[in-house]
Amino acid sequence: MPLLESGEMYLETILILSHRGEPVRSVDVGEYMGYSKPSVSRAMGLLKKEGYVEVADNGFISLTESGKAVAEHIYERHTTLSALLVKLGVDELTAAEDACKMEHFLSRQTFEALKKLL
Amino acid sequence: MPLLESGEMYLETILILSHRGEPVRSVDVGEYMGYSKPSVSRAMGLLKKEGYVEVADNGFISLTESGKAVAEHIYERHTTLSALLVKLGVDELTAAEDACKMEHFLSRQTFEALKKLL
DNA sequence: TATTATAGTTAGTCAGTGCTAACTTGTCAA
DNA sequence: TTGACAAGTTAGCACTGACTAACTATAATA
Repeated sequence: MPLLESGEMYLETILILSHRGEPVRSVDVGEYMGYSKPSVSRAMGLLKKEGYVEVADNGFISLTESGKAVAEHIYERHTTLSALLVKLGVDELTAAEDACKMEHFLSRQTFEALKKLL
Repeated sequence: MPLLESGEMYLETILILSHRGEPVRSVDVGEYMGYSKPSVSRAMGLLKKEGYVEVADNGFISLTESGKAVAEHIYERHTTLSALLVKLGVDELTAAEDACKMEHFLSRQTFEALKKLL
């Protein structure tokens, strides 16, 4: 089953939170994304089942190799697209919001073409 | 109730089909979008209820003023974004596919910034 | 006229993805 | 030890937006 946009967002969030140097828990993911605990709980269950994350007994969440690959791919797209838009004069917040949507579905071709503009 | 992405796509399709100079029917919309008859039927019912389209007794569909405004707005975004991507070296088909997603949610700021690149 | 094809509708299903309510479980302090 | 809070899960709901099956209505044709 292919990973959908929401799954990519969860993985990206876990990656971002892991950069803070502290263990990542479901509750942290929910707080960051503005989602309820049950929503995160179910998402983690699915991502675990599909091999993208591991959840330790103490609740600490870690990305598997494939989860990390997805998260880093999306995150790189996010930062690149966001930086491009800011460079073109879009304000930071709006750039981040638009990048957040685009990062998931843009073809490789389009992404590379936009990246070249930077 | 705000118009969602799917509604915008139906309206844009009706506009595009109307450019062919022949009356637009539900079945034409469905064929163009690759959707089943019931899906289009329901969508037309909703768009009619919300005042975006009118459906004549013979089944011919026309855009109301507000429907036309939405459709033209989205279509302009589509052609602009698509042209930009092609100019950046993306092939026609891929450019159209990516533009088709972006056209619905990009902020005005981002759209104008990209448009300026053309 | 009877049959068939086309267009549209109605009813009901399913998947994705959010939610609340209510429960369990574990930790920690009074 | 008990009571309370925090984290997580389970069960069930809502909405969007697609689908199929089966119906109706109209028009064309044998």
